[in-house]
Amino acid sequence: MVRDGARPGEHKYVAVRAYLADLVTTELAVGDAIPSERSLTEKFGVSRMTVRQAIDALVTEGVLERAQGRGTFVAPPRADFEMRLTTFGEEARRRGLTPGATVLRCEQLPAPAVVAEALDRETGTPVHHVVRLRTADGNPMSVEESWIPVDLAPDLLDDGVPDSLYAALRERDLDPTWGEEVITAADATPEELEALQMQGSRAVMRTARRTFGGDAAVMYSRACYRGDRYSVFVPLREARPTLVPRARPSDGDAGRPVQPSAPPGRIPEGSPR
Amino acid sequence: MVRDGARPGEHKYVAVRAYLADLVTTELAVGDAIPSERSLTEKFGVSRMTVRQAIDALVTEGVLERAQGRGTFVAPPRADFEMRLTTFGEEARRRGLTPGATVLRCEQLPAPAVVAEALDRETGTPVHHVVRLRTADGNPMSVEESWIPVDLAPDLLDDGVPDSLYAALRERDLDPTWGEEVITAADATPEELEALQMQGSRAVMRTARRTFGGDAAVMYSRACYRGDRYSVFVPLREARPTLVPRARPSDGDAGRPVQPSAPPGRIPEGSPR
DNA sequence: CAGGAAGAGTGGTCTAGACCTCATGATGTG
DNA sequence: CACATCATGAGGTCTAGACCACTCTTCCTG
Repeated sequence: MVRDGARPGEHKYVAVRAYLADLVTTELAVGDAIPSERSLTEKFGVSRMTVRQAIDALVTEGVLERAQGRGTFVAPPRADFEMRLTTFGEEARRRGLTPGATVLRCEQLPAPAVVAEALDRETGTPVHHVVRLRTADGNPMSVEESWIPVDLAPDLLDDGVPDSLYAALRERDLDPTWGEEVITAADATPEELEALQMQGSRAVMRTARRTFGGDAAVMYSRACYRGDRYSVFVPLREARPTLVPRARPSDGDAGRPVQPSAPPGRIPEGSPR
Repeated sequence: MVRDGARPGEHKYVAVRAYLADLVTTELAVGDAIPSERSLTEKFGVSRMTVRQAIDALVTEGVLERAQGRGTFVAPPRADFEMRLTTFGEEARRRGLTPGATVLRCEQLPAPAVVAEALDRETGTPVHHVVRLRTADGNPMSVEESWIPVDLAPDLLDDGVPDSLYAALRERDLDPTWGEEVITAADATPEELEALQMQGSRAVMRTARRTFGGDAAVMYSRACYRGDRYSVFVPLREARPTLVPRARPSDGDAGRPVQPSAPPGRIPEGSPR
């Protein structure tokens, strides 16, 4: 149970937020009303603005919905309106499958131009290189190739290839925080057909992903999935016009790191604006 | 130019927000600081909480960034952390290509089971059915098939197939607000190979999309893109744990429409949590 | 019994301050 | 000259109210 008062040093709205979050996960169901703002005001001995700040945060997260004149309610779980930086293993487990991996290659080499560019490094920078066959319940699902700059995690592969590269990065304070992925469809190469034990169909889905921790690219990876066994679900938000800042006055840089360019390869055609 | 005062009936924070939005698009560049909160307080003759409400909105939208002790700045354009509900035409134009469409079929028929399920209707419900070949700068890019319940827009195709089905829906107050899409890779059928004038490669990317306006499904569509000319860019957010409301106490419904189920077809493997 | 009015309760907006932490640059001081 | 200190000003949190708009229920009236 969450204590009603704020711990010393903890902001009051954080305490209210925590209380509401706990309420939502343990007591309330979708559609239920939370206590009114004024009653929370009394319960916590804070002003209404503070209560609203806590509720605002949860509304922004999509956990709660306000309805003027009626109250504030637990929002229905939205299909999750964002793609997430998940790994093959996490995805498989989430679907009740047992993930597996067979290491096909594991080496350290100078980064090829394409890889170096994706990692924002110089060509030839030493990188770890791992190629794995990924399976779900023992069935081959994809061939996955990853590159990670050696200087970020020199001992990454000292104890063999870790089950999860993301987890290994997190242990080294290189938490993956965001990424970008390009998806294409293509014919499998003979090697891929062989590795994935594909019969009949030849189409595969290829992905190229850049993973970032903070402002730096920490990993570049490509995967090749069986077209007949893999699909991607993408929730789509309304295409609202976005506010675009004025162009740079003359030239000069922006004074901060600039948006990384699109991943190498063909110009993306689908999606964002 | 935006007036400094609020128009009668307009909320004050809306006026401040509009002023800042205008400032960002016409005067400031990425990294520039906006006026301090206290100076905006004087400029608009409002309290600081009101100014903060306006700034909060823009921060939530990703337009501005706060930095305690330093100021509030124009945020770098985020790679756009969401896929958007865009159409082939909008996407093509955004990339400087000229979109085109050839209508291959246009008819009204009873909804097949799969289509009906995707639209949350009974099998056999009358639907408009349109099949179009989509081109960019004259080059065939995809074959697109759409189904729309007739009762939502009886006169949709009376004047021929509109250039944009989404625009036609908007005109009828059926604004598409969100959607969900499943992407797969597959071998093209002989008909598709022919229509798309594909040579050499046979792989295509298939998409199945449900488009929703409000709570109702307004359109189901499938597309088949040339694998060698089309790719999808997907920005990925960190996989944070999400707040999950308590399960329904006993049974009964949630008192509001429930999250629509996943689109028909194979179980999605990639993406959201 | 039907319809409308009133009241209570909810979130929405807003004020005019307060004190806090943090970043930065100017000012001294060793 | 290098470093510590301090003043300034930025955003962060918080108060104790106020009035408005909206929804719903209850109760009164025709």
